Amino acid sequence: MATASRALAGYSDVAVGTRERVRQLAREMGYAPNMAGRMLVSGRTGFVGLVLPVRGPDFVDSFLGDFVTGLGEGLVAEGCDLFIAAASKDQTELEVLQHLVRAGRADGFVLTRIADGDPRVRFLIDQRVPFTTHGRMAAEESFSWLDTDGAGAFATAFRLLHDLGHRRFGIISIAEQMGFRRDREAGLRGAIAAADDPAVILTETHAPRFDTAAHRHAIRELLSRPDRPTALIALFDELGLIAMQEANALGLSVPQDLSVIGFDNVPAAGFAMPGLTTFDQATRDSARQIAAMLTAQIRSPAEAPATTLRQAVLIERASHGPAP
Amino acid sequence: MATASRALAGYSDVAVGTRERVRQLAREMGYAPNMAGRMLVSGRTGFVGLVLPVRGPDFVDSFLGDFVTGLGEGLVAEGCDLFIAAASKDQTELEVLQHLVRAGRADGFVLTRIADGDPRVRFLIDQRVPFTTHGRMAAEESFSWLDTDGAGAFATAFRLLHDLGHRRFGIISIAEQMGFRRDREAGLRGAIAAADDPAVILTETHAPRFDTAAHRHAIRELLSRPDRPTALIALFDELGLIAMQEANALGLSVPQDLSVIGFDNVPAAGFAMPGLTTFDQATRDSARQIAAMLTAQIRSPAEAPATTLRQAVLIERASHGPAP
DNA sequence: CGAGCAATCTGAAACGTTTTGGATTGGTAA
DNA sequence: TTACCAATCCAAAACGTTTCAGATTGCTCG
Repeated sequence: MATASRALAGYSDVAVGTRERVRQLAREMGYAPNMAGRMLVSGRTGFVGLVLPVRGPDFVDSFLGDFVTGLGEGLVAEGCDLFIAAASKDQTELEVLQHLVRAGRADGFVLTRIADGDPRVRFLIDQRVPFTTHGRMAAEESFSWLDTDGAGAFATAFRLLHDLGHRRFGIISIAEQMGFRRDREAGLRGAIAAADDPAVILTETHAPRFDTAAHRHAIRELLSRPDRPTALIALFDELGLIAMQEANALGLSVPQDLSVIGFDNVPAAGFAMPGLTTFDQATRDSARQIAAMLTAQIRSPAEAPATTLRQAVLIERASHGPAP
Repeated sequence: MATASRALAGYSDVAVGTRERVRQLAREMGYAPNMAGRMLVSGRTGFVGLVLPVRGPDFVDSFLGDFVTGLGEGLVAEGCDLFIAAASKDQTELEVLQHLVRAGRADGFVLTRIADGDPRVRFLIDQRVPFTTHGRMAAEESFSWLDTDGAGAFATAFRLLHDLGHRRFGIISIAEQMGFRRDREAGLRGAIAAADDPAVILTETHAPRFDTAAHRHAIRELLSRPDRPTALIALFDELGLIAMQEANALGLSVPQDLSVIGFDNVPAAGFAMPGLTTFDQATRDSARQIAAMLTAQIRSPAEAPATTLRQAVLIERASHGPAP
């Protein structure tokens, strides 16, 4: 038994002939090592866990499909599998995570949509469980994360529009203190400051993230002002698409009367009329990289946690143009 | 040890006082039974497996996110977790599945996007592993599936358009023999036959599923004919959205010159201008139900496999209207 | 010729549960 | 007094692997 185990694992202290004989037989018999037995003795599960964010009943997430696909692809290359847990009604994501860690169900975790001071990060650091997050936190000790440079993207968006003559800007944002919000807004403000143009005005709307009606209302109000912005930057595509619809409803045409730029490059951005100019963050590829970062960490826990900042790429479609 | 195990499991042959004492202590210590140990002895993993369909590098799947979310929600209610495996470059989905079954990594599987004669179904039936599919197969022995009534939906679409005076129809379809294609096309043909109207003409295009350029070409060709259809029914929303773009490029306005109806109700359908009339199949809720069907099967393998046919609901937006 | 070594193999322990088949205790009926 | 029973509790086996610490063999060297 021991020899067979070592033969399959490729150890060097088993003769070549024996190894081949064992492997051949294993193939013939369709043998695959039982997961549970292996887990028990090795302490490794071969799983990486992802706790699904809890969400409203009809919130559609174009992000998750790509992300899961990328993770799966990245992990299979490392011989891991992905394991997904949802939080039930009366559980927070933190509670689910705690249970999973205690039950030893995964070797490491992927965290998405983290907010500043996210308790999940604290918990995993304390437990010394490997993890990698998608997104950063403000002023926190070091851990492994991958993020898209939202600040850079929004700065780019501002410069693009400013060069086209726009001076009155609006940002459609959310009320929640998410890391990506802070990042992108800071990028925009930094770029405005750097332009050093006293004519530039920035108006903001901040409706609750998943409250579409509130966003519509805020946008409509914004676009109805006499000094309405000529350029709108949306925190993410859905808000930009809503803005285009509201502009349309108010008789404004995009991009002649109003320029709109989004972020994410969801499929709908390409199908909208006009196509929404936005930034692509290559979610699937990011997820693949997160998988690699996490498995590296699982393999050698001593190493300093790696971090990655990726550039989003501008997708120029037809929703922006010269200031009216 | 034995008593503690039985106390936590709620067996009756442990005194009430003891049980409470054990449970209290377990809570205090943050004890959660180790998965591997439990798996090994019980033979149950507590996992349900989903093998990700292999896909082209930039194919975006609005379906997967919803589906995974629904599965997760449904499974957590049953005390299961979801486990996702991707196929690597040189593996088929069948091979991945075989490996997972042999390694005993899951108690049951969910299969999506099954084609007629799908070998995965055959394999799982032979191995007597519980599974539930999303979608049906033609003429196959009984197994557990959930499907949306595409035939009914396409019949509804035809009647809707026929009542609006349309006579020249086009269906934008794919080349692959998928179950949903057969189903929806049959529904359309059945409805045409039932209408018994000699004036009705149906033209078809069948480009490879993921070849967007080919679809565009076929649609453009179809819409350039002198006797072009006045109503287009797309096998799924992406094709409908592409059709609207092509119509626009040819100077046809939707819905005045051309009506378009899709299927799936992807987010982009709502953001398109005009909004795409389509059918919603409540993917997330379907996935929840699949989770319930599968766990029921895992619990009592002897029962006859359950099947569910769900009705898609028509979402009337602005892409259809009276025949020109 | 014995010691030492390399190459190869193997028995047994260990991992953390659940389950099985008693063991123990105290009480009750014959 | 003995036998039996119900209510509890517990020791040990079992699950399928990996790893540790030898064991065995055949060879080389002094």
